[in-house]
Order: sequence, then C-alpha cells, then structure tokens
Amino acid sequence: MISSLPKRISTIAPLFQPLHLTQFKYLHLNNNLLQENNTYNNFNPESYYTSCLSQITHIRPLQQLHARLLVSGLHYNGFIITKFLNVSSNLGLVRYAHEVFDEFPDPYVFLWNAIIRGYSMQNMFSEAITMYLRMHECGVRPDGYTIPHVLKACGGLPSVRVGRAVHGHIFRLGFDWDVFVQNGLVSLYAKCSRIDVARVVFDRVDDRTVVSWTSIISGYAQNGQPWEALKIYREMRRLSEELDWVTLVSVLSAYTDVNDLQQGKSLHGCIIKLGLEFEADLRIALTTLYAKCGELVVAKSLFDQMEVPNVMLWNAMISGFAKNGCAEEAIQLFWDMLSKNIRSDSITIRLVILACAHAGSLEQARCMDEFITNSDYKHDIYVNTALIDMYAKCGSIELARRVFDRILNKDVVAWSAMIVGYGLHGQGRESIDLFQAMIQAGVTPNDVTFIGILTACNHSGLVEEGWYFFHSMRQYGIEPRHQHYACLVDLLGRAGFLEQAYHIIRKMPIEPHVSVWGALLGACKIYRHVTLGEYAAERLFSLDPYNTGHYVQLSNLYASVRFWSGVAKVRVMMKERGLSKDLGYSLIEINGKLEAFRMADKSHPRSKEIFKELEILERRLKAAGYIPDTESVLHDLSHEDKEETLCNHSERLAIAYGLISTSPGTTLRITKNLRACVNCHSATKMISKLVNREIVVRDANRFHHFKDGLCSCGDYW
DNA sequence: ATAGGGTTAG
Repeated sequence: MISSLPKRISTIAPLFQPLHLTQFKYLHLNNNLLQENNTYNNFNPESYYTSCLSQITHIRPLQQLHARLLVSGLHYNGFIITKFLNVSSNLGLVRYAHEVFDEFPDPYVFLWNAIIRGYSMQNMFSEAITMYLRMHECGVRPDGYTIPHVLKACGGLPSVRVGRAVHGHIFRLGFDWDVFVQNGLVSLYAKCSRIDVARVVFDRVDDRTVVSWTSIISGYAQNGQPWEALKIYREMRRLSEELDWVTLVSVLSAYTDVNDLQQGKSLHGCIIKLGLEFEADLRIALTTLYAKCGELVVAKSLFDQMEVPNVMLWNAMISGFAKNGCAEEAIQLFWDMLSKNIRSDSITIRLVILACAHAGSLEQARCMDEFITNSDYKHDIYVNTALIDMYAKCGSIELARRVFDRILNKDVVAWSAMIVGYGLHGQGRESIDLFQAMIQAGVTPNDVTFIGILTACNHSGLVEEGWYFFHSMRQYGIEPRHQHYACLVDLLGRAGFLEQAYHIIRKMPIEPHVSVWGALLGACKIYRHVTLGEYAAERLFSLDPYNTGHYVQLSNLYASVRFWSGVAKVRVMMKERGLSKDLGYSLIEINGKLEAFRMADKSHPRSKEIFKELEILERRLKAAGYIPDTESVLHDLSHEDKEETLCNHSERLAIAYGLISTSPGTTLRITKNLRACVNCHSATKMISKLVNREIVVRDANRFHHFKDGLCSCGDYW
C-alpha cells in the first residue's frame, strides 16, 4: 500500500526532516490520497494506519505516511500519533518523533509515554528525564507505564540523585506496588552501584517475575559480586522459577567472571537442550566465556558459526585473543572486519589498541595511531588514552607523550595513563611532575593514579616520595587497596627496609593479598632474608598454590644463600603440584616483523651468523672487563634454564640478531616474557656502550632503556 | 483498541 503512493510525495519530504503544517496546502493540492482511502468500506483510519505503521522499517515510507496524516488531518489523532512516535523511535528517529510530538496540541499521557520511551530506548537519558519533568509542568499525571522508562533513563545518569527523586514520585503516585516499577527500581539501583538498595527493593517484591530475578542477578554480576549473582541463580533454580535466555546471559557472565568453565560448559549444554543456542546474545556470552577461560578454539568456532555480523560478538572474540596472548590474531581480526565492511565501534578500536600494546610492536603501534588519526575516533578521549598506554607499552614514552599533549580536555584517566607510562619507563621524576601538573589543572586523582605514581616511585627508588604519596591518598578521599599496599611494601622492601615493610603488612586494615606477600618475598630475595621470605612464601602458597612464580622466587632466595637443600625442596614441591617453570623467550622487531628466540635457540635461518655475532660480543665483553656471576645464575630458576655458557639467554640471541640485521645506530627493541636476569642486565648495559646502540627491553614488569653503558632503571628493578 | 521491565563486548 505504502509503495503505491504517488512518487511526488516522497520528493516533497526532505530526508530526516518532518513535514510541517506549512506544507499542508501544497500537499493537499497535489495528491489524491483521500480518494484512495475512501475506496475502503467502513474505513477505519486508526486500524488502517496502525497496521501500516507496524510494517514500516525505513524513514522514507514513514515520512510518506506522515504526509498522509497531515493531509487527512489525522495528525491530531492521539491514537495514531502515539503509534507513530513509537515506530519512529524504534527506527532510531527519536528527534523526528519529538518534532511530531511538538506539533500535537495538549498531549495526554499516552503521547508523553511514547516520547519518554523513545528517548530512553535510544539511551538519550537526559532528554528522557527532561520530557518527564516537562510532563509534570504540563500537569499531566504519569501512569504505571511512564515510570519504567523514566527509571531506565535514571539508571543511565552518572548519579543516583534523579533516580531517588523519581523513587519519591513513585511513592507519592502510589506505584510502589507495581511489579514493573519495582523491577525498574532494582535495575536502577544496580546500575548506580547501589546493589544493597537494589537488594532491599528486590526482597520486597511479592510476585517476582523472571525479570525481577534477572535484574538482581545481573545487578550483582555488574557490581563485581558474581558469587552472589550465582547464589541467587541457584535459589531461583531451587524454587523452580521460570527462566529465559536473558537470565542465562547474566548467569554466563557471572561464570565468566569467576572463571568457572566447568559450570559454563554445563550451562552451554542446557542452552542447546532448550534450543536457545542460536540466540545471538547467548552466543556472545558463550564466546566471551570460552575466550576468557583460554578456550580460544571453542570460542572461535562459536564465533565462526554466526553468519549475521554482530559488533559485540566481534568485540568478544577480539578481546579474547587480545587478552590471551594472541595479540596478532586480535589485530588480524580487526583488519578482517574492515575488509568485510563490518561496522566497528569505539570498543573494537580500544581492544585493538590493547592488542597492539600487548604485541609490543612499535611499528604496528604507529600504524594503529595513523589509522585512528584518519578516523572518527581522532578526538575520542578513551581511544587516545588507550593510545598513550599502547605507545608506553611498545617502548616509546615520547610518542605516548605526543598523544597525551594532543588531548584537549584531559580527564583523570588520561593523566593517569601518562603517569603510569612514565613509571613503566622508570622516569619517576617525570611521573611526579606530571602528577603535580594534574593537580594544578584541577583534576582529582583516583586510585589508579596513585598506583601509577607509587609504581613510578618504586621503579626509580624514590622511597621518601613514595611514602609521602601513599600517605597523601586519604587527603583525596581514597582508601588504599591491595595494590597500593603492595607498592608500598615493594618500595620499602627494595630499599632494604624489610622489617618496616612487614610491619606495614601486619597493620593493614584489609586482609593482605597475593600481590602484597609477593612484594615482600621479592624484597627478601634481594636482601637474602630467609626467615621472612619463607614466611611470605608460605602465605603465598596457601593463597595462590598454582602460581609458579612464587616457588621460583623462594628457590632463588635459597640459592642466593647457597641453601641447596632448600632449592631441592622447592623443586619437589613444584613437581608434586604438577608445576613447571615458564620458559623464557625474547621477541625482537625487525622491519616491522616480530621474531621470537628461546634460550640457545638454533632454529632461526640465520642462526650461524647469530652465534658468530654472539661470540664476538662475548669476546668484546670480556675484554671490557665483564665478569658474569656464574654461581647464583646457575641455580637461578626465575630466568632461563642453565646452560654451560651464560651468553645464550634468549635476550642475547635477540640482541645479536638485531645487531646483524639493522644498520648501525638503530635502536633495538626487545620484549621478554620474564624479568631481566642480573647477568643479561649488566651485559646489555655494556653492549649498549660497545656497539653504540640504544637497546630498549620490555621485561615482564617494566622497561629498561640501555644507553652508553647505563640503564634507565638505575639497576633498580 | 495503543504501550512497560531484565542481558552480553569495555
């Protein structure tokens, strides 16, 4: 019917602009729609137009129909216009809907509901609230249908304030018994991080529906309490409550958060049995679960089975690759997306930047930066902040700074990213200066800023400064968390104040976590403090029994005081628990390509040349007076396996390869999966001077810039 | 005669 309209109507209607009454005459003179309508017997315009409207999927027919309403005078028909507003909002044309709404004289509650719903659905929350307030001003009383939309809009606002006010209206209007309103309140408080209040509301709901249950489950899942979410889910099952696929999405997300692949898999089975496996959103949740738990092959097969392109699914897959050591795959997936013309969003972009940060290739990082500079995300603060982190992690603090400087309205996250970046590169002073500049700029630091500044002090050995910053946290209303304590313990411990560090741990108002004891153990290793180290290790083994790193640290501590039976004891413990130490490797980027080396690796096509270069280096090092510390290293499990010589650690192979494949003076950029070993560190310092090269090494923890025989870490890492 | 609530990627 719509398509049989005379062409000229559609040429009158400008795209995205509603027709106005001023155009009415012109339309009237130029069409014969009324005649067309009159051919129906007992023509009922309301059912006719609602039926037309429900079939509309594009703006053009919507405008045509609008024109017909204007000509026929039906734009004063509240019933039809309500339907019209709903359909245009569903198509994302809520501004158009608003203009049509404004043309309607004295709108009554149905029309108000439609426009508020439109804004709320399109996530235009403040507009929705504005309309709600205007509705009050116009003296129109909201009904039970108004409130849920308003509550949804309140949940999207940064503060719970408006939501509370609406909660007040609810009582006054007497809608507090309405289960739709109650459900809306549960998700409102959950979204505003007031899960405790959400729970109180939920507990008072008499006739809970599946939506009530889903709201509270997802509320706990969103508020970092997946265990509680799962507890309620079990309760729901116990009561044989009905559940649907939306509930399962939240439950899967809770399993993902607690890394429970077992339960997740079993739920996957249920989903198949229920015939819900083709539900797109469930597929996204399942892909996320498998990807997060490292089952990338399963995740990829779920991903591949979906034919309809879906940004969220792509993001879930890219995220899975990026965070599970498959950065290259993540980046590749993004290029696939571009070549297939699949719409990406700012989350995709941020994930790909994250992947670049993990990959560590400066060339790739530059490429991504260029892509963004030529895209709509050029001024996106989140994207630019991710770029700062990326450049810092890819070894170029200068390029990170350049991105930082081009951000106009820097928020606390952008400042923090740069502060963390300086810390990563051991530039503690720059980090502190930037922190002060941030305060000057009137930006309030948050807990992450302090982690950054404390890490920076740590990496630069700025004990007093770190101590000062730690104690200034409360001044900004920030309660120190585990990581802050871990930084402080690390800071004191590395500087040799072991007893003080231990004292801090004992006085902590929160239960010390793995990171805190880990910091203490690390310090004990440096200062060969066996008893305290053993104590810290004990705590660590009970808190985190399958982390290889702790065993290695303890073994190193024993080795450093030549307590060989202790070393053997740790080895037995590891064997009993089925643990083996991580193999070391180094990556070097040559001509934009990353190449990997393992210890004593002879698999490289240019292996012969590499080992020849290594020999030359070794001779030059000896001539320059370099004496490796053999004994401790031979038993040092944290680094790479012992060999008869020390010069074939993966890091050295990478350096040798770098030297023979780049022109003199080129900076070498190396990424290691473990921390720098003492011997390689001092050797690399000398090499940088001997061959007159800058060598940038990213270890598991931080960056080392070797230049002229010195390292930016000041031998403090 | 019209219409309402919950979810996933970060």
